[in-house]
Amino acid sequence: MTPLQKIREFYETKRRMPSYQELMGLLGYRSKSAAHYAVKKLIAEGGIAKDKTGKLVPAKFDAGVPLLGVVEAGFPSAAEEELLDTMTLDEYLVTNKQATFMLHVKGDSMMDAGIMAGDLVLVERGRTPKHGDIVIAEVDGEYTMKYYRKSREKVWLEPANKRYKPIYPTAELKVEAIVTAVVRKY
Amino acid sequence: MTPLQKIREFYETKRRMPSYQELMGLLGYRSKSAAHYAVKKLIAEGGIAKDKTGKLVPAKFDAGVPLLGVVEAGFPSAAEEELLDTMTLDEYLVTNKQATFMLHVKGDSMMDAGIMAGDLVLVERGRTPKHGDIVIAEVDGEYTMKYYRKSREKVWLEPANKRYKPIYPTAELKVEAIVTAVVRKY
DNA sequence: TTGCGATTAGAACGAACGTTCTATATACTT
DNA sequence: AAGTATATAGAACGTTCGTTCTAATCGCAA
Repeated sequence: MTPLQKIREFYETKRRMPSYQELMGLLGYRSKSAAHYAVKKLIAEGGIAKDKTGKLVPAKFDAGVPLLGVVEAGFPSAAEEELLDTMTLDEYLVTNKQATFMLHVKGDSMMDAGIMAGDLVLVERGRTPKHGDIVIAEVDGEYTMKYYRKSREKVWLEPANKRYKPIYPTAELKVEAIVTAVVRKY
Repeated sequence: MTPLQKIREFYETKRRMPSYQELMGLLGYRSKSAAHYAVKKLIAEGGIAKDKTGKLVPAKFDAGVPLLGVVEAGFPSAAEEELLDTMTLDEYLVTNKQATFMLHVKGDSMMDAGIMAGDLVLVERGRTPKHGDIVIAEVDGEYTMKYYRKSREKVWLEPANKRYKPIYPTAELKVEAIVTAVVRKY
């Protein structure tokens, strides 16, 4: 394991950067200054950075996943890759942390919208649905995921699958949450 | 903004916990000890924790997104929520950080597989594809995303859309990456 | 071997740290 | 209004921090 990897592991498990004293043990030195010089190198290489207060701070580390471009364009060369964006999926997908939850999808009623059984959906509670949103709603005591439709005089739910019929709620329609993202892992 | 939120923000932007001196400014005190007592409370409430070395460490903070259950089951009560899993999307979706990248999807050739234009796909390079994998491949100088098919004597690519035809590569088939996940944001 | 640059050990320094103490101010109850 | 608990200010403490210095050690080329 390289020094940088050790430090990264330290940061990710302990959620803070090691002191030079700890680095001394971590990197296998018997003097703080040795660790100090080793870190100096890593900073020069860009693997670690420093605050303006002088405190160590992780640099690239957990910097999410590099975003390359469009499928059809193919893979850029190694040199180009550096220029492109990188993002953490959490930041990208979750806007309102407090109100966001995940649900497993069952059934194929939203298949034509690209939401299959087994997918995970991120949902946000406490928002008022707009026409066209995909929502989690309670109709007559049961929960379903459907398109939310609204015209001048009524509100109904529409599946994204021709084999199912729209639902016109008899009593009230309780929208529990709005689907904000879909995630599928292979 | 509550004190805890301020500290959280500090940690997430600066990637380290503030010192008591910094907390003093952050929370609007004029003495370190006031900040000290304030933090003591937060620790008792569980919002912050301490190392065994005495250093401050974030506690619950970035604890991903709570996973609730299945769509049809609806929303559990507040009490139940605590019992269920919570996960960061990055950890869940990315297995091999080094080799994983993201691509924007263009076109509708994988529509029936639930991958639509505009989606993001996570791809992993350097893995050998299996029959049935969704891959990014270079065929005759162009990049496409298709199902990877393999029989005893040949290898070909198959779209997930009846309007397109399978591709039987004339020369060699270069698989650049395997699609490991799909992500869609509304 | 000799010489030279890079690396490490170990000690030393002031600065910043976390903690604790006392004194003052504030809020709330009786 | 008086009394009591709580919260804050400010100073002080020993400890640890990051940094720097010198000396010893290593690796390698001449």
